[in-house]
Amino acid sequence: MSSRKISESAIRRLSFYHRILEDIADEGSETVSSQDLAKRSGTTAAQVRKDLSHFGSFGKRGLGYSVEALRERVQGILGLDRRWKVALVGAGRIGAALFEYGGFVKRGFDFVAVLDTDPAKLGERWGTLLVRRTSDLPEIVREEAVEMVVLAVPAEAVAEVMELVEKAGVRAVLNFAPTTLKVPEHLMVRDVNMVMELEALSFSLKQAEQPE
Amino acid sequence: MSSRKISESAIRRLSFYHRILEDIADEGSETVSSQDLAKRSGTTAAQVRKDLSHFGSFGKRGLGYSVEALRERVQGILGLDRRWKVALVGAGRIGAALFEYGGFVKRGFDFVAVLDTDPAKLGERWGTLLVRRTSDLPEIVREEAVEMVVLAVPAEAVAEVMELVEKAGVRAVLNFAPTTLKVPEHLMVRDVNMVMELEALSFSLKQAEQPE
DNA sequence: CTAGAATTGTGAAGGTTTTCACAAGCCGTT
DNA sequence: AACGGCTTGTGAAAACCTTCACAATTCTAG
Repeated sequence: MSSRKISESAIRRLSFYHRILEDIADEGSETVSSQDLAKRSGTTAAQVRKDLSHFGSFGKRGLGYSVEALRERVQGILGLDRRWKVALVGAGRIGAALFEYGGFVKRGFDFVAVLDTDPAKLGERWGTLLVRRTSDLPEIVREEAVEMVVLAVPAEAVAEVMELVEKAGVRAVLNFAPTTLKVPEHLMVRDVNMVMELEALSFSLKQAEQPE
Repeated sequence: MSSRKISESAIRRLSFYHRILEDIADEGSETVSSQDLAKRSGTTAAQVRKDLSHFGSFGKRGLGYSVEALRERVQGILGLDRRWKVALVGAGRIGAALFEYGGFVKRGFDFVAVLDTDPAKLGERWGTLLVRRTSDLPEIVREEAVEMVVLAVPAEAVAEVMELVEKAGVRAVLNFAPTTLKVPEHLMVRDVNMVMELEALSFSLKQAEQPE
């Protein structure tokens, strides 16, 4: 068992294990070995055991792990044993796709507000929510106990929204804008940059073509 | 200058530098130092220089880098000095959002086909394209010289599409489905997993709450 | 032409993450 | 109760990545 120093990649893998454990549970297995988990997640058995060992000792030697017990443990580690309240800022195409994509709700993330600056969009009904003014973010965060913000606005609007986010005291942001901005210390920002992923593929294809 | 062993994170940073260099060019500067690039990309000057040094020696001591020359070099390194032909598989919400999002086209990625399995969608007009059958992927890849596939289908459809991708001989896939599958050696797959990002935020928030 | 300020490119040091390898533990069988 | 097969948890080693630190180079000013 160890202290606070879990790497980025380890968290990613834990999230992956969590998903796999759900699949395995659905398939009806009661136990799983680090080997099995490794095969399904494309890593090694030693890696799986090391990742888990940072949080405790959940397996039985000779036997493996109880699928259900491990799933619960990992869920707890990731903070997914509760629901999170999320505000969506940006009611454009990407915002709409995210909102209607069921995946977030299924994993415990509920949209409790949708915000935009476009006056034409204000008051639009999205599911049970009405689109509200981005500038009202601080109040909305207070009223709805918002804990995370999903940012789906154009790059040029990001700076402005980030100020509101800070004023509102939100600590976690998932940013979909391809922006360059650097953020305050205490704010946790993660960027989803789809273009960057394509660029990485481009790089790899190019490398493969010209092996020299 | 060095051989083939560029890390994931280095590629990410190169992509970031590329974007920043465009910004700097727009601002009219002629030269830039590793220090400047570092500040804007949230890394260190030494890191910037080390990243670039894997591909050659592009700067002038005492002076820095020529913005335009460096931008072109990085563009070339990333394989972005050309356009790429991309097929979109999955004409649902996420597919639509990706298709209409201008960011890809702006960076050199052109959608040359849209595919879906839903008969109701076949023949729909998307921009200048008609939605075609997913099962025709191999022909379409040949006809349109497709080089990358963007996968925006439900998790349960992924395996099937991946088989077609392999049959078609496409080597690069950007996958938006939250799926577990591991892929053949020669196929380059990158996953964009938005839920995983939220889960990482959840983990960090939880850690922050219970510092012990 | 020299001195000084700036900045690169890069070996070496330092740090972090992954892999290895094995003792310790569990279970079923005889 | 002892054996053999299997699997965990974990130090130690290896691999990988980042930071440091400095010689080498360029430019400007005097």
